[in-house]
Amino acid sequence: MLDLKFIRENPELVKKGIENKNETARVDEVLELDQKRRELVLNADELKAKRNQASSQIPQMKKAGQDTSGVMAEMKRVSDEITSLDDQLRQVEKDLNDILMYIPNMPNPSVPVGKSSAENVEVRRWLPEGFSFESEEKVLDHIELGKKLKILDFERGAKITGSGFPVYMGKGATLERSLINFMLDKHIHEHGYKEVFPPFLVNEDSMKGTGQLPKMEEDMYAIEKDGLYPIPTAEVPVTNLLRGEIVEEKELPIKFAAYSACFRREAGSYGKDSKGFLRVHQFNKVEMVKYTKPEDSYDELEKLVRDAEDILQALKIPYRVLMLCTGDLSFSAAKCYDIETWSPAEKKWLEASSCSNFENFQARRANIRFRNEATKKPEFVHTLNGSGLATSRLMVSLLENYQTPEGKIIVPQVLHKYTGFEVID
RNA sequence: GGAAAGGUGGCAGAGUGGUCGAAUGCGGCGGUCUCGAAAACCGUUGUGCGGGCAACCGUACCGGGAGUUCGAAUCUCCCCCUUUCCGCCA
Repeated sequence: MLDLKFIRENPELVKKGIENKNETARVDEVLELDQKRRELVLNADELKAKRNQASSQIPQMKKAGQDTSGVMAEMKRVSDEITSLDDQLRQVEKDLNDILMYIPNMPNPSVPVGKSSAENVEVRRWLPEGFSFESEEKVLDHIELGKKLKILDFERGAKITGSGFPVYMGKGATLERSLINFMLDKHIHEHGYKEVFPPFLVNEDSMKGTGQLPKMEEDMYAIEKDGLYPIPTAEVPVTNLLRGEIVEEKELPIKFAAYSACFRREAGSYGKDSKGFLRVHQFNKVEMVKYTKPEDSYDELEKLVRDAEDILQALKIPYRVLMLCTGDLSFSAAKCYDIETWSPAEKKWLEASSCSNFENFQARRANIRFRNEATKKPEFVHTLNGSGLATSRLMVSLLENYQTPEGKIIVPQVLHKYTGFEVID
Protein backbone atom coordinates (compact mmCIF):
# COMPACT_ATOMS: atom_id res chain seq x y z
CA MET A 1 0.00 0.00 0.00
CA LEU A 2 1.22 3.46 -0.86
CA ASP A 3 1.26 6.32 1.61
CA LEU A 4 -1.92 8.34 1.16
CA LYS A 5 0.00 11.55 1.88
CA PHE A 6 2.46 10.65 -0.85
CA ILE A 7 -0.36 10.17 -3.35
CA ARG A 8 -1.98 13.43 -2.26
CA GLU A 9 1.25 15.35 -2.75
CA ASN A 10 2.53 13.57 -5.88
CA PRO A 11 -0.48 12.45 -7.91
CA GLU A 12 1.25 12.84 -11.29
CA LEU A 13 4.29 10.87 -10.14
CA VAL A 14 2.02 8.08 -8.93
CA LYS A 15 0.11 7.99 -12.21
CA LYS A 16 3.37 7.78 -14.12
CA GLY A 17 4.59 4.94 -11.91
CA ILE A 18 1.38 2.98 -12.42
CA GLU A 19 1.60 3.50 -16.17
CA ASN A 20 5.22 2.34 -16.25
CA LYS A 21 4.19 -0.82 -14.43
CA ASN A 22 1.56 -1.53 -17.08
CA GLU A 23 -1.16 -1.24 -14.48
CA THR A 24 -4.21 0.92 -14.10
CA ALA A 25 -5.56 2.49 -10.95
CA ARG A 26 -8.02 5.22 -10.06
CA VAL A 27 -5.77 7.91 -8.63
CA ASP A 28 -8.17 10.81 -9.12
CA GLU A 29 -10.85 8.99 -7.18
CA VAL A 30 -8.39 8.53 -4.34
CA LEU A 31 -7.80 12.28 -4.22
CA GLU A 32 -11.53 13.00 -4.15
CA LEU A 33 -12.25 10.43 -1.46
CA ASP A 34 -9.31 11.64 0.60
CA GLN A 35 -10.64 15.20 0.48
CA LYS A 36 -14.12 14.03 1.43
CA ARG A 37 -12.71 11.92 4.23
CA ARG A 38 -10.83 14.78 5.82
CA GLU A 39 -13.92 16.99 5.77
CA LEU A 40 -15.96 14.30 7.48
CA VAL A 41 -13.30 13.66 10.12
CA LEU A 42 -13.05 17.35 10.92
CA ASN A 43 -16.83 17.67 11.28
CA ALA A 44 -17.24 14.55 13.35
CA ASP A 45 -14.33 15.40 15.65
CA GLU A 46 -15.78 18.81 16.40
CA LEU A 47 -19.12 17.29 17.36
CA LYS A 48 -17.44 14.63 19.46
CA ALA A 49 -15.52 17.33 21.31
CA LYS A 50 -18.83 19.00 22.06
CA ARG A 51 -20.33 15.75 23.29
CA ASN A 52 -17.34 14.94 25.48
CA GLN A 53 -17.55 18.36 27.07
CA ALA A 54 -21.24 17.92 27.86
CA SER A 55 -20.61 14.42 29.19
CA SER A 56 -18.26 15.73 31.82
CA GLN A 57 -20.68 18.49 32.77
CA ILE A 58 -23.72 16.29 33.24
CA PRO A 59 -22.53 14.50 36.41
CA GLN A 60 -21.51 17.82 37.93
CA MET A 61 -24.87 19.35 37.16
CA LYS A 62 -26.61 16.34 38.66
CA LYS A 63 -24.59 16.68 41.83
CA ALA A 64 -25.54 20.32 42.04
CA GLY A 65 -29.18 19.31 41.66
CA GLN A 66 -29.59 21.00 38.29
CA ASP A 67 -31.93 19.79 35.57
CA THR A 68 -29.98 18.02 32.79
CA SER A 69 -32.82 17.04 30.49
CA GLY A 70 -32.20 19.98 28.15
CA VAL A 71 -28.50 19.16 27.67
CA MET A 72 -29.29 15.50 27.29
CA ALA A 73 -31.86 16.16 24.59
CA GLU A 74 -29.39 18.42 22.80
CA MET A 75 -26.68 15.77 23.03
CA LYS A 76 -29.07 13.17 21.70
CA ARG A 77 -29.30 15.24 18.52
CA VAL A 78 -25.54 15.70 18.41
CA SER A 79 -25.02 11.96 18.83
CA ASP A 80 -27.39 11.18 15.99
CA GLU A 81 -25.46 13.55 13.79
CA ILE A 82 -22.18 11.93 14.80
CA THR A 83 -23.60 8.52 13.95
CA SER A 84 -24.57 9.76 10.52
CA LEU A 85 -21.15 11.33 9.89
CA ASP A 86 -19.37 8.19 11.12
CA ASP A 87 -21.47 6.04 8.80
CA GLN A 88 -20.51 8.21 5.84
CA LEU A 89 -16.90 8.20 6.97
CA ARG A 90 -16.83 4.41 7.20
CA GLN A 91 -18.16 4.11 3.66
CA VAL A 92 -15.67 6.65 2.30
CA GLU A 93 -12.78 4.92 4.07
CA LYS A 94 -13.88 1.56 2.72
CA ASP A 95 -14.08 2.89 -0.82
CA LEU A 96 -10.72 4.58 -0.40
CA ASN A 97 -9.08 1.48 1.01
CA ASP A 98 -10.55 -0.71 -1.74
CA ILE A 99 -8.84 1.45 -4.35
CA LEU A 100 -5.59 1.79 -2.40
CA MET A 101 -5.25 -1.97 -2.10
CA TYR A 102 -5.16 -2.17 -5.89
CA ILE A 103 -2.56 0.54 -6.45
CA PRO A 104 0.81 -1.09 -7.17
CA ASN A 105 4.09 -0.11 -5.58
CA MET A 106 6.12 2.55 -7.35
CA PRO A 107 9.18 1.37 -9.28
CA ASN A 108 12.49 2.66 -7.91
CA PRO A 109 14.06 5.37 -10.11
CA SER A 110 16.99 3.04 -10.85
CA VAL A 111 14.68 0.58 -12.60
CA PRO A 112 14.71 0.79 -16.42
CA VAL A 113 11.38 1.78 -17.94
CA GLY A 114 10.05 -0.92 -20.23
CA LYS A 115 6.90 -2.67 -21.35
CA SER A 116 7.69 -6.35 -20.98
CA SER A 117 10.29 -8.95 -20.09
CA ALA A 118 11.92 -8.27 -23.48
CA GLU A 119 13.21 -5.02 -22.01
CA ASN A 120 14.77 -6.51 -18.88
CA VAL A 121 18.45 -5.75 -18.57
CA GLU A 122 21.10 -8.43 -18.14
CA VAL A 123 23.36 -7.28 -15.32
CA ARG A 124 25.92 -10.09 -15.33
CA ARG A 125 26.30 -13.77 -16.06
CA TRP A 126 28.38 -16.53 -14.54
CA LEU A 127 29.46 -19.70 -16.32
CA PRO A 128 31.35 -22.62 -14.80
CA GLU A 129 34.84 -23.38 -16.10
CA GLY A 130 34.78 -25.27 -19.36
CA PHE A 131 31.13 -24.50 -19.99
CA SER A 132 29.98 -24.07 -23.57
CA PHE A 133 26.58 -23.12 -24.94
CA GLU A 134 27.39 -25.15 -28.07
CA SER A 135 27.51 -28.61 -26.56
CA GLU A 136 28.51 -31.26 -29.08
CA GLU A 137 26.78 -34.00 -27.12
CA LYS A 138 23.13 -34.78 -27.56
CA VAL A 139 21.36 -33.69 -24.42
CA LEU A 140 18.21 -35.14 -22.93
CA ASP A 141 15.72 -32.83 -21.31
CA HIS A 142 14.84 -33.19 -17.63
CA ILE A 143 11.64 -35.08 -18.39
CA GLU A 144 13.45 -37.73 -20.42
CA LEU A 145 16.17 -37.95 -17.81
CA GLY A 146 13.67 -38.21 -15.01
CA LYS A 147 11.82 -40.99 -16.76
CA LYS A 148 14.93 -42.91 -17.81
CA LEU A 149 16.47 -42.80 -14.33
CA LYS A 150 13.12 -43.32 -12.60
CA ILE A 151 13.62 -40.31 -10.37
CA LEU A 152 10.67 -38.16 -11.49
CA ASP A 153 7.15 -39.43 -12.01
CA PHE A 154 4.78 -36.95 -13.59
CA GLU A 155 2.13 -39.51 -14.55
CA ARG A 156 1.60 -40.87 -11.06
CA GLY A 157 1.65 -37.35 -9.68
CA ALA A 158 -1.19 -36.54 -12.06
CA LYS A 159 -3.02 -39.66 -10.92
CA ILE A 160 -2.86 -39.05 -7.20
CA THR A 161 -3.37 -35.27 -7.35
CA GLY A 162 -3.44 -33.69 -10.80
CA SER A 163 -1.17 -32.31 -13.46
CA GLY A 164 1.57 -30.08 -12.10
CA PHE A 165 2.13 -32.16 -8.99
CA PRO A 166 5.26 -34.19 -9.75
CA VAL A 167 6.50 -37.04 -7.59
CA TYR A 168 10.20 -37.42 -6.80
CA MET A 169 11.30 -41.02 -6.53
CA GLY A 170 14.36 -42.73 -5.08
CA LYS A 171 17.56 -40.80 -5.65
CA GLY A 172 15.51 -37.98 -7.17
CA ALA A 173 13.76 -37.51 -3.83
CA THR A 174 17.08 -37.65 -2.00
CA LEU A 175 18.59 -35.13 -4.39
CA GLU A 176 15.68 -32.76 -3.81
CA ARG A 177 15.99 -33.05 -0.04
CA SER A 178 19.75 -32.61 -0.27
CA LEU A 179 19.40 -29.43 -2.28
CA ILE A 180 17.07 -27.97 0.31
CA ASN A 181 19.42 -28.83 3.16
CA PHE A 182 22.46 -27.58 1.31
CA MET A 183 20.83 -24.23 0.56
CA LEU A 184 19.51 -23.74 4.07
CA ASP A 185 22.86 -24.61 5.63
CA LYS A 186 24.67 -22.15 3.39
CA HIS A 187 22.31 -19.28 4.21
CA ILE A 188 22.29 -20.04 7.90
CA HIS A 189 25.96 -20.76 8.50
CA GLU A 190 27.63 -18.60 5.86
CA HIS A 191 25.19 -15.78 5.08
CA GLY A 192 23.89 -15.03 8.56
CA TYR A 193 20.20 -15.87 8.21
CA LYS A 194 18.11 -17.27 11.01
CA GLU A 195 16.22 -20.43 10.14
CA VAL A 196 12.44 -20.41 10.29
CA PHE A 197 10.10 -23.32 9.63
CA PRO A 198 6.71 -21.67 9.08
CA PRO A 199 3.18 -23.02 8.71
CA PHE A 200 2.24 -23.75 5.10
CA LEU A 201 -1.29 -22.42 5.60
CA VAL A 202 -1.96 -18.80 6.49
CA ASN A 203 -5.00 -16.65 7.20
CA GLU A 204 -6.44 -13.86 5.09
CA ASP A 205 -4.70 -11.05 7.00
CA SER A 206 -1.34 -12.56 6.18
CA MET A 207 -2.19 -12.85 2.49
CA LYS A 208 -3.19 -9.20 2.48
CA GLY A 209 -0.09 -8.19 4.39
CA THR A 210 2.29 -9.28 1.67
CA GLY A 211 -0.01 -8.26 -1.18
CA GLN A 212 -1.25 -11.61 -2.56
CA LEU A 213 -4.77 -10.55 -1.71
CA PRO A 214 -6.97 -9.06 -2.88
CA LYS A 215 -5.43 -8.59 -6.31
CA MET A 216 -4.00 -12.06 -6.99
CA GLU A 217 -6.85 -14.08 -5.57
CA GLU A 218 -7.25 -16.15 -8.75
CA ASP A 219 -3.70 -17.46 -8.45
CA MET A 220 -4.10 -18.64 -4.86
CA TYR A 221 -5.43 -21.90 -3.57
CA ALA A 222 -8.00 -21.41 -0.85
CA ILE A 223 -9.40 -23.62 1.87
CA GLU A 224 -12.75 -21.94 2.24
CA LYS A 225 -14.01 -24.11 5.05
CA ASP A 226 -11.35 -22.78 7.38
CA GLY A 227 -10.57 -19.41 5.81
CA LEU A 228 -6.97 -20.47 5.17
CA TYR A 229 -4.68 -20.29 2.17
CA PRO A 230 -1.86 -22.67 1.17
CA ILE A 231 1.15 -20.39 0.82
CA PRO A 232 2.45 -19.55 -2.67
CA THR A 233 5.85 -18.81 -1.09
CA ALA A 234 7.40 -18.77 2.38
CA GLU A 235 7.58 -15.01 1.91
CA VAL A 236 3.99 -14.85 3.17
CA PRO A 237 4.30 -16.46 6.61
CA VAL A 238 7.84 -15.20 7.19
CA THR A 239 7.17 -11.57 6.27
CA ASN A 240 4.02 -11.70 8.40
CA LEU A 241 5.96 -12.96 11.42
CA LEU A 242 6.42 -9.37 12.54
CA ARG A 243 3.04 -8.09 11.36
CA GLY A 244 1.73 -5.40 13.68
CA GLU A 245 4.96 -5.22 15.65
CA ILE A 246 7.48 -2.50 16.40
CA VAL A 247 11.10 -3.69 16.57
CA GLU A 248 14.14 -1.85 17.92
CA GLU A 249 16.34 -0.15 15.35
CA LYS A 250 19.42 -2.01 16.59
CA GLU A 251 17.78 -5.36 15.77
CA LEU A 252 17.79 -4.48 12.06
CA PRO A 253 18.51 -5.95 9.63
CA ILE A 254 16.55 -9.09 10.54
CA LYS A 255 17.30 -11.94 8.14
CA PHE A 256 15.27 -15.14 7.94
CA ALA A 257 15.71 -18.18 5.71
CA ALA A 258 12.90 -20.68 5.42
CA TYR A 259 12.12 -23.80 3.49
CA SER A 260 8.54 -24.34 2.42
CA ALA A 261 6.49 -26.11 -0.15
CA CYS A 262 4.83 -23.54 -2.41
CA PHE A 263 1.35 -23.85 -3.90
CA ARG A 264 0.26 -21.95 -6.99
CA ARG A 265 -2.85 -22.32 -9.09
CA GLU A 266 -1.12 -20.74 -12.11
CA ALA A 267 -4.56 -19.94 -13.48
CA GLY A 268 -4.52 -18.97 -17.13
CA SER A 269 -0.93 -19.99 -17.75
CA TYR A 270 -1.58 -23.29 -19.48
CA GLY A 271 0.34 -24.08 -22.63
CA LYS A 272 3.24 -21.73 -22.25
CA ASP A 273 6.42 -23.21 -20.75
CA SER A 274 4.32 -25.60 -18.78
CA LYS A 275 5.79 -29.00 -19.46
CA GLY A 276 7.50 -31.03 -16.78
CA PHE A 277 9.00 -28.91 -14.04
CA LEU A 278 8.80 -25.64 -15.90
CA ARG A 279 5.48 -24.74 -14.33
CA VAL A 280 4.06 -26.75 -11.48
CA HIS A 281 1.39 -26.26 -8.83
CA GLN A 282 3.53 -27.43 -5.96
CA PHE A 283 7.25 -26.96 -5.64
CA ASN A 284 9.91 -26.55 -2.99
CA LYS A 285 11.72 -23.36 -2.24
CA VAL A 286 14.17 -21.94 0.23
CA GLU A 287 13.26 -18.31 0.73
CA MET A 288 15.28 -15.47 2.21
CA VAL A 289 13.42 -12.61 3.87
CA LYS A 290 14.90 -9.38 5.23
CA TYR A 291 13.58 -6.52 7.29
CA THR A 292 15.83 -3.46 7.04
CA LYS A 293 16.10 0.23 7.79
CA PRO A 294 14.93 2.29 4.79
CA GLU A 295 18.39 3.66 4.04
CA ASP A 296 19.93 0.18 3.94
CA SER A 297 17.43 -1.69 1.81
CA TYR A 298 19.12 -1.27 -1.57
CA ASP A 299 22.50 -2.42 -0.26
CA GLU A 300 20.72 -5.37 1.31
CA LEU A 301 19.04 -6.16 -2.00
CA GLU A 302 22.44 -6.45 -3.70
CA LYS A 303 23.66 -8.75 -0.92
CA LEU A 304 20.49 -10.81 -1.19
CA VAL A 305 21.12 -11.46 -4.87
CA ARG A 306 24.75 -12.41 -4.12
CA ASP A 307 23.56 -14.88 -1.48
CA ALA A 308 21.38 -16.60 -4.07
CA GLU A 309 24.16 -16.53 -6.68
CA ASP A 310 26.51 -18.09 -4.16
CA ILE A 311 24.36 -21.23 -4.21
CA LEU A 312 24.55 -21.51 -7.99
CA GLN A 313 28.29 -20.94 -8.07
CA ALA A 314 28.77 -23.65 -5.45
CA LEU A 315 26.63 -25.97 -7.57
CA LYS A 316 28.47 -24.82 -10.71
CA ILE A 317 25.32 -24.10 -12.65
CA PRO A 318 25.42 -21.42 -15.37
CA TYR A 319 23.21 -18.44 -14.69
CA ARG A 320 22.59 -14.82 -15.48
CA VAL A 321 21.16 -11.95 -13.44
CA LEU A 322 18.50 -9.68 -14.89
CA MET A 323 17.24 -6.37 -13.63
CA LEU A 324 13.52 -6.34 -14.37
CA CYS A 325 12.14 -3.36 -16.22
CA THR A 326 9.15 -1.48 -14.81
CA GLY A 327 6.64 -3.38 -16.94
CA ASP A 328 7.80 -6.76 -15.67
CA LEU A 329 7.89 -5.83 -11.97
CA SER A 330 5.38 -7.53 -9.70
CA PHE A 331 2.58 -5.62 -8.03
CA SER A 332 4.36 -5.12 -4.70
CA ALA A 333 7.98 -4.75 -5.83
CA ALA A 334 9.94 -1.51 -6.21
CA LYS A 335 12.94 -3.24 -7.73
CA CYS A 336 13.65 -6.82 -8.64
CA TYR A 337 16.47 -8.99 -9.92
CA ASP A 338 15.73 -12.34 -11.50
CA ILE A 339 18.31 -15.08 -11.62
CA GLU A 340 17.94 -17.44 -14.55
CA THR A 341 19.73 -20.75 -14.92
CA TRP A 342 20.63 -22.30 -18.24
CA SER A 343 18.69 -25.23 -19.66
CA PRO A 344 20.79 -26.90 -22.38
CA ALA A 345 17.83 -29.00 -23.57
CA GLU A 346 15.42 -26.09 -23.84
CA LYS A 347 18.28 -23.86 -24.98
CA LYS A 348 16.92 -21.08 -22.84
CA TRP A 349 17.29 -19.37 -19.49
CA LEU A 350 14.84 -20.40 -16.76
CA GLU A 351 13.84 -18.16 -13.89
CA ALA A 352 15.06 -19.82 -10.69
CA SER A 353 15.09 -16.88 -8.32
CA SER A 354 13.49 -13.52 -7.90
CA CYS A 355 14.98 -11.04 -5.42
CA SER A 356 12.90 -7.98 -4.64
CA ASN A 357 12.88 -4.87 -2.55
CA PHE A 358 9.35 -3.89 -1.54
CA GLU A 359 10.50 -0.78 0.31
CA ASN A 360 7.70 -0.01 2.79
CA PHE A 361 4.85 -1.26 0.58
CA GLN A 362 4.38 -4.53 2.46
CA ALA A 363 5.38 -3.00 5.80
CA ARG A 364 2.61 -0.44 5.46
CA ARG A 365 0.03 -3.11 4.67
CA ALA A 366 1.26 -5.40 7.41
CA ASN A 367 2.06 -2.56 9.82
CA ILE A 368 5.65 -3.59 10.52
CA ARG A 369 7.71 -0.81 12.08
CA PHE A 370 10.94 -0.06 13.91
CA ARG A 371 11.61 2.60 16.49
CA ASN A 372 13.95 5.23 15.11
CA GLU A 373 16.53 5.76 17.86
CA ALA A 374 17.14 9.39 16.98
CA THR A 375 13.51 10.51 16.78
CA LYS A 376 12.03 7.84 19.12
CA LYS A 377 9.20 7.54 16.59
CA PRO A 378 8.08 4.34 14.88
CA GLU A 379 8.75 4.15 11.13
CA PHE A 380 7.95 1.50 8.57
CA VAL A 381 10.73 -0.98 7.85
CA HIS A 382 11.63 -2.02 4.34
CA THR A 383 11.00 -5.65 3.47
CA LEU A 384 12.88 -7.73 0.92
CA ASN A 385 12.81 -11.29 -0.16
CA GLY A 386 14.42 -13.59 -2.63
CA SER A 387 14.34 -17.22 -3.58
CA GLY A 388 17.49 -18.92 -2.54
CA LEU A 389 16.34 -20.87 -4.57
CA ALA A 390 13.32 -22.67 -6.01
CA THR A 391 14.29 -26.30 -6.49
CA SER A 392 12.04 -27.18 -9.43
CA ARG A 393 13.60 -24.92 -12.06
CA LEU A 394 16.97 -25.45 -10.46
CA MET A 395 16.47 -29.19 -10.79
CA VAL A 396 15.88 -28.81 -14.52
CA SER A 397 19.20 -27.05 -14.99
CA LEU A 398 20.99 -29.34 -12.61
CA LEU A 399 19.87 -32.57 -14.25
CA GLU A 400 20.46 -31.29 -17.76
CA ASN A 401 23.87 -29.75 -17.08
CA TYR A 402 25.16 -32.67 -15.07
CA GLN A 403 24.11 -35.46 -17.43
CA THR A 404 26.75 -37.69 -18.99
CA PRO A 405 26.67 -38.96 -22.58
CA GLU A 406 25.33 -42.25 -21.19
CA GLY A 407 22.40 -40.45 -19.60
CA LYS A 408 23.60 -40.66 -16.01
CA ILE A 409 23.65 -37.73 -13.59
CA ILE A 410 26.81 -36.71 -11.79
CA VAL A 411 25.87 -35.25 -8.43
CA PRO A 412 27.52 -31.85 -7.80
CA GLN A 413 30.47 -32.13 -5.42
CA VAL A 414 28.98 -29.90 -2.73
CA LEU A 415 25.93 -32.13 -2.42
CA HIS A 416 27.80 -35.40 -1.82
CA LYS A 417 27.74 -35.12 1.93
CA TYR A 418 23.99 -34.62 1.77
CA THR A 419 23.10 -37.27 -0.81
CA GLY A 420 25.48 -40.02 0.21
CA PHE A 421 25.91 -40.94 -3.48
CA GLU A 422 27.82 -39.30 -6.33
CA VAL A 423 26.02 -40.63 -9.40
CA ILE A 424 22.42 -41.26 -10.34
CA ASP A 425 22.13 -44.11 -12.83
C1' G B 1 -16.05 -32.20 18.37
C1' G B 2 -17.73 -31.35 24.04
C1' A B 3 -16.87 -28.42 28.73
C1' A B 4 -14.74 -24.38 31.44
C1' A B 5 -11.85 -20.00 32.07
C1' G B 6 -9.93 -15.81 29.89
C1' G B 7 -8.50 -11.75 26.12
C1' U B 8 -6.82 -4.25 29.25
C1' G B 9 -0.64 -0.04 27.68
C1' G B 10 6.53 -3.25 26.17
C1' C B 11 5.28 -7.10 30.21
C1' A B 12 2.47 -8.38 34.75
C1' G B 13 -2.09 -6.87 36.62
C1' A B 14 -6.38 -3.47 38.87
C1' G B 15 -10.62 -1.32 37.14
C1' U B 16 -18.10 -3.52 36.51
C1' G B 17 -21.98 3.13 33.52
C1' G B 18 -19.65 9.48 34.17
C1' U B 19 -13.05 14.29 34.74
C1' C B 20 -10.39 6.41 32.73
C1' G B 21 -5.63 6.73 27.95
C1' A B 22 -6.84 3.95 32.15
C1' A B 23 -4.38 2.54 39.36
C1' U B 24 -0.13 -0.25 40.92
C1' G B 25 4.31 -3.10 39.98
C1' C B 26 8.20 -4.43 36.50
C1' G B 27 10.83 -2.82 32.31
C1' G B 28 12.64 1.55 29.22
C1' C B 29 14.46 6.68 29.12
C1' G B 30 16.37 11.23 31.83
C1' G B 31 18.23 13.04 36.49
C1' U B 32 20.17 13.14 41.85
C1' C B 33 23.85 10.40 44.62
C1' U B 34 28.85 7.69 43.31
C1' C B 35 35.75 7.50 41.29
C1' G B 36 32.41 4.17 38.59
C1' A B 37 28.47 0.74 39.09
C1' A B 38 24.49 -1.25 42.01
C1' A B 39 20.76 0.22 45.42
C1' A B 40 17.66 4.20 46.78
C1' C B 41 15.04 8.54 45.44
C1' C B 42 12.79 12.17 41.76
C1' G B 43 10.83 12.85 36.95
C1' U B 44 9.30 10.76 32.39
C1' U B 45 7.46 6.89 29.22
C1' G B 46 1.50 4.15 23.82
C1' U B 47 -0.36 4.31 18.72
C1' G B 48 -3.36 6.05 14.63
C1' C B 49 -6.10 10.04 12.48
C1' G B 50 -7.45 15.43 11.79
C1' G B 51 -5.93 20.66 12.30
C1' G B 52 -1.38 23.81 12.83
C1' C B 53 5.12 26.31 10.26
C1' A B 54 5.51 24.85 15.24
C1' A B 55 4.68 24.60 20.49
C1' C B 56 0.32 22.32 20.75
C1' C B 57 -4.92 21.31 20.32
C1' G B 58 -8.87 17.90 19.05
C1' U B 59 -10.37 12.89 18.29
C1' A B 60 -10.25 7.56 18.30
C1' C B 61 -8.30 3.07 20.27
C1' C B 62 -9.03 -1.65 26.72
C1' G B 63 -9.45 -9.02 20.99
C1' G B 64 -13.00 -7.67 16.30
C1' G B 65 -17.98 -6.05 14.88
C1' A B 66 -23.02 -4.45 16.02
C1' G B 67 -26.31 -2.44 19.83
C1' U B 68 -28.37 0.14 24.55
C1' U B 69 -27.31 5.23 26.67
C1' C B 70 -26.78 12.23 27.01
C1' G B 71 -22.28 9.23 28.23
C1' A B 72 -19.34 2.33 27.53
C1' A B 73 -12.90 -0.73 29.20
C1' U B 74 -17.45 -1.39 32.24
C1' C B 75 -24.24 -3.47 30.12
C1' U B 76 -26.48 -6.68 25.67
C1' C B 77 -25.77 -9.64 21.10
C1' C B 78 -22.63 -11.92 17.29
C1' C B 79 -17.75 -13.35 15.82
C1' C B 80 -12.42 -14.39 16.48
C1' C B 81 -8.42 -16.02 19.37
C1' U B 82 -5.77 -18.17 23.66
C1' U B 83 -5.37 -21.52 27.84
C1' U B 84 -7.00 -25.91 30.65
C1' C B 85 -9.79 -30.55 30.88
C1' C B 86 -12.39 -34.56 28.01
C1' G B 87 -12.75 -37.11 23.18
C1' C B 88 -10.10 -38.21 18.62
C1' C B 89 -5.35 -38.50 16.47
C1' A B 90 0.40 -37.98 13.47
